[in-house]
Amino acid sequence: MPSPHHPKQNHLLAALPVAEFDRLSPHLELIPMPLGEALYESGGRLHHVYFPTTSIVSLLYVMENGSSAEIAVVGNEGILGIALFMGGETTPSRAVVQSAGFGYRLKAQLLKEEFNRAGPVMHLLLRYTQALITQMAQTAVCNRHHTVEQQLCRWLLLSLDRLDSDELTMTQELIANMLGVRREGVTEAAGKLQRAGLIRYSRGRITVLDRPGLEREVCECYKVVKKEFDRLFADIPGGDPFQAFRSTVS
Amino acid sequence: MPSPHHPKQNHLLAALPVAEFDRLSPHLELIPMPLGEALYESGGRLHHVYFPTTSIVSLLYVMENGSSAEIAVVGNEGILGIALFMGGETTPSRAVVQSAGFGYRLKAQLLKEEFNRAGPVMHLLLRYTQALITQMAQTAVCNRHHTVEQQLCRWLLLSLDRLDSDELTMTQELIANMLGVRREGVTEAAGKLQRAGLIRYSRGRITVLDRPGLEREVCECYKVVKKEFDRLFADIPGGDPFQAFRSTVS
DNA sequence: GTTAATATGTGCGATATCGTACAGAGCCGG
DNA sequence: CCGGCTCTGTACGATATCGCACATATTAAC
Repeated sequence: MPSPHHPKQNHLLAALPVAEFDRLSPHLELIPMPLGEALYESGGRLHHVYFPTTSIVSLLYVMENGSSAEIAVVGNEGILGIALFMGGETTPSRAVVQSAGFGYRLKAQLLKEEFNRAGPVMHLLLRYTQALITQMAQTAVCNRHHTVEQQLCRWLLLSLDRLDSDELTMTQELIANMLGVRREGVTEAAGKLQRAGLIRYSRGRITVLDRPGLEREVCECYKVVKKEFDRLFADIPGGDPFQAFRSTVS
Repeated sequence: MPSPHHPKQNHLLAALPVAEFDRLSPHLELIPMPLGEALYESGGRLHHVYFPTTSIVSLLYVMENGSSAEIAVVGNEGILGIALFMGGETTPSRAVVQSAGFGYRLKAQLLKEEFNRAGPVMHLLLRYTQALITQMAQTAVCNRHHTVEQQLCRWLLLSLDRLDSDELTMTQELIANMLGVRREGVTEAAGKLQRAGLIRYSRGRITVLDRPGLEREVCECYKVVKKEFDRLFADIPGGDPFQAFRSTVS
């Protein structure tokens, strides 16, 4: 019986051609990613890149006064540490585990060497980065124009898409930090969604009861991001890493 | 007497090694960039990339209901059309000329070929993209946490850094569209800045009177973005494209 | 110089979110 | 079973921004 963990649970790794995957896989290191762990601190050097499989990580910008805002979510569809190959070595963002689970990590130097072959790995990573950029941009728009409730819907759906579950372990306090709003604001929005029968929650455990209903409530931001991920990864050699991701909404 | 226009007015082009610059420069086409022109429409194909020299271009996301928000500003420090080499071919954003001027354009195919050499051009473009990502992320944070007045300061400074002038031609209505706020909100914020003696404006002409004063008012978002640009381009071979940019604030 | 068009200023009620304070509710350990 | 902790619910005034209406000012056009 195989291990319950496999690198190909990460869609980027799964999308690699055989040669590239075989070159990298001996160096992939399975690691637990506990809730709240910071993979990168703002301005710190990147020693590894991370490929989440069963965890979700938030990219956060933290401000001088301590308040913060999430700029993107990365789960089993992606990679953490893009600044490494983009040329920055560091980033001004923090990366914090938002939903505990596992992932694989790879030494920075190895990924860089692979990237510099300018082959399929490079192109896949750049394409992923393009999708991530879309997510960040849409986050900016959503922050500007949409209500807390709409943003909560977006956040729930984005997170669910990156797990294979209809349940999240996440207190309202943490969600508030991610969205950059007050905890009470989340309580209120979540209460509305619960009364509408879309979700159920208690003490840090959120269950989605009616996903189509959530998708009716959510602002367009979610769909724009999802469509862009679909579009960019539809023709990946080795299969479509976003098959599940695409199944629910047109 | 030389032409008043030269590709090296664009800092990215100026930062290219001689061989690369000489290879590209015969294909650079000087073009006027009039106010309001859309270089790219959301979802459209990219036929050229653009290197602004004396113009400023905004990357906008436009929503279904027509309201919009600026994601980033690109001027003589950058390039428009990064989706081309990131692998997307198109982007979900619009690119609109925000301050009329000139720039150079290059056929998409030529840039792609140059990028695929995986040499200095590629690394420079990726590094620029990394800086742009920072700008977008910080925009998201600023939208979430800062007042219209602070955002106006940030926007003015970012725009000024991309021109060689202390004057902008830009109505409050347009600024409001960029920031994704009401025109009246801009009127109010601009009025405050004017009464404080930091700027002067009338009918679409904004003059900065006290730049250090503006830099005292602005939120940290401006400085984070500026520092990141500085950091990423400090050691560019062929000179520092952000010399002027760095001169004022620590 | 009169008119039109555009840009800016101001006022006001509606709304969303904030900041703060505190009350209940579920869970755990002793 | 009880005390303590964490999570969630609720209330209320303060504030920022919105949406709208309309007044004024500046420039352009004929």
